[in-house]
Amino acid sequence: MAATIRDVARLAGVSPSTVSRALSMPGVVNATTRARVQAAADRLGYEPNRAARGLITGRTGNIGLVVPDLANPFFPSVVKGVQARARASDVAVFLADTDEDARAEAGLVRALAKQVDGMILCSPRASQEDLAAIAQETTVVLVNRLVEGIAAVTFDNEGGMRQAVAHLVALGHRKIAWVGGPQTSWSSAHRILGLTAAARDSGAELIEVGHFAPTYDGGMAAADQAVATGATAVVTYNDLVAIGLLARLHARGISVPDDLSVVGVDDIAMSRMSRPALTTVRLPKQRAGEIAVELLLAVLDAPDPDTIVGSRGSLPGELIVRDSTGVAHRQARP
Amino acid sequence: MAATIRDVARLAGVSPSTVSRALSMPGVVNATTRARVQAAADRLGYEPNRAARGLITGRTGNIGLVVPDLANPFFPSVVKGVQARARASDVAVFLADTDEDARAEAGLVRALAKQVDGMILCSPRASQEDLAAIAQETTVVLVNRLVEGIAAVTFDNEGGMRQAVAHLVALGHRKIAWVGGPQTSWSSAHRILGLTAAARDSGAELIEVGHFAPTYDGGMAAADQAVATGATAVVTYNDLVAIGLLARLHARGISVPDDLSVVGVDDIAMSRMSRPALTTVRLPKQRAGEIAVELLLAVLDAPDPDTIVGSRGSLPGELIVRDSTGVAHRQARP
DNA sequence: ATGAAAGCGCTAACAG
DNA sequence: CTGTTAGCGCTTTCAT
Repeated sequence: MAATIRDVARLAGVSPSTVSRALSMPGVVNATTRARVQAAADRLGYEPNRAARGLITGRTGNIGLVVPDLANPFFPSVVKGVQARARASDVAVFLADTDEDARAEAGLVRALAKQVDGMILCSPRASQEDLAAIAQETTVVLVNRLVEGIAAVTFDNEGGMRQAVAHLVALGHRKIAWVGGPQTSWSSAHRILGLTAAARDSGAELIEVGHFAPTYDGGMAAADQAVATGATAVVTYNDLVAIGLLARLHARGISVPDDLSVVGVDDIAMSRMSRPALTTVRLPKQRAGEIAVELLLAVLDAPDPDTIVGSRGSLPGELIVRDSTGVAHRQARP
Repeated sequence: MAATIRDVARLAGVSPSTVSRALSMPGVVNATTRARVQAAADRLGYEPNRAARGLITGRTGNIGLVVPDLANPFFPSVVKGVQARARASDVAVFLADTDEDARAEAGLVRALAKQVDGMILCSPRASQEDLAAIAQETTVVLVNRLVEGIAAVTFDNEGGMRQAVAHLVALGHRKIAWVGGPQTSWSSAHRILGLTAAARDSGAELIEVGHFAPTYDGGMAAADQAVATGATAVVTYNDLVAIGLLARLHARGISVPDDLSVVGVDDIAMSRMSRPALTTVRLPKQRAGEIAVELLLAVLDAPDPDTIVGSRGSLPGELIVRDSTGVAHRQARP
């Protein structure tokens, strides 16, 4: 059995409360007793029981993290960022994968809520109402989604899309196709906003191809329709879709970027490895995870949380140019 | 504030102990009182506080899961399996990513140990001694690693490698190169055992190229040495390495599989998407995660854990043939 | 079948 | 500065 605070107290010849103070409010106890307590604790390998502490302080030192699908490489990156930042503050992370099931999401959140100080919901599938209800029960930080009154860290989707369009227009493209993500996706909706504005400003034509699963297969499915638009460049909801699209284009003998240019979003590891390497708008995924933890901790510690909830961060995307984008037409080249 | 057991008791007009019994030992209480308690609990949205329960029962209903690096696509799959199986048994999962740091591993385990009933250590980097020490403090299940006296779920590395060799030999290959993983990797060591035996049995020659990082860059680094061996086929530690190798070969103008055949291990999602698609030994990663949870739960519930610790599962690998393997030489073809 | 009481490990008042 | 007391929310004897 692991050592308790009473074991340490007995060994150090003090009361349990002194041990508690010596360990968590060092300034308040006599230096020599503190040293004695510390020594006893070390000798017994004492680690306070967080659950017991949480019972009385109301703070568990744990946070929850909910993601829709770890198989999408976007999320492990965010998780990694959350992990790293949480560890630095000595908080432990409960992870839940909802398998893209919006209902499971609500259930998991409720089950976890009791054991955590707050939760980070990553690209949640739940409805705005459910999210609001959840935020009522526990402190919540949203990643990649904006809901009134809830703290969030998002990406600058509009800015990222502007960069992509600027790049393509500079290469001579005037007709750009957009392969959208899931119908309900918050970020897909915002990306199209940026795309539309950028196309208008630069005199390019934007053609929406529709909504597809945010997966490799989704990209395969979208490819033929994208080609049929007659566009010379395609921007996809994310890199996974772009890579699926690339595969289908290759199978059809359509050369990228000679016949068609392709731009993705995310910059997952795979994008660098695809052939041709994928031009993409890099989203600082890991950083988003770190910031989400900081935001959550800040809200938890704030005397007036509302002031912080207002200050949400929007992280810039960065255009990474690789081989999948080229001039508008093979024929246009010398 | 969330409802407590006393709130439910008051509303139902019974004592807290009755509520406790009604909810967790339904057979023991009068049917009508049970109904009343249930109704009260539902109305208040009562969820028992697990931390408080754990304090007295000694069981938290939580498990810990430690992985070395979520950026390696192998691990998210295992995590997903663990998640799914844990959720089915209503247990919550603490996740920790150690960033390949063996020392951080030990520290994280100790920090988590107090809050969980047991831990799943996935391909741990820690030394055998550290692992044994950890297993002393808390119940442990190892994934992809074998240590005396600790429950584990492993993959049949030898069998997988035999399948790979049989496939290559059938295609006419007689000289096969092996690109190993990290020097300390348990699975790398076991894969080479299977490779050696299979090569001996089939009269093929096996050439070890050395140890490389289990990453894309590791594969890039290994490519030229693999080519220099004069082998007609290369088997790599994992798919990530194989894909890096593919990239370097392509850059050098070496055609796969015409000039060289390549086989990976794992069957990560990326392998299907690479060009050429990668022949690989599929490891049931997600299943391994599920089994790890089952094993852990079984050990926790067992009156005599040792009987279970003995019965570890070894999951078979499955050869998935794709485009990266072909006949021994371009010249050999008609 | 139910209630009262005790206590899991810890911290926070309150005395001293 | 330190010890004593009480109690977080829950389960589990022990009575009744």
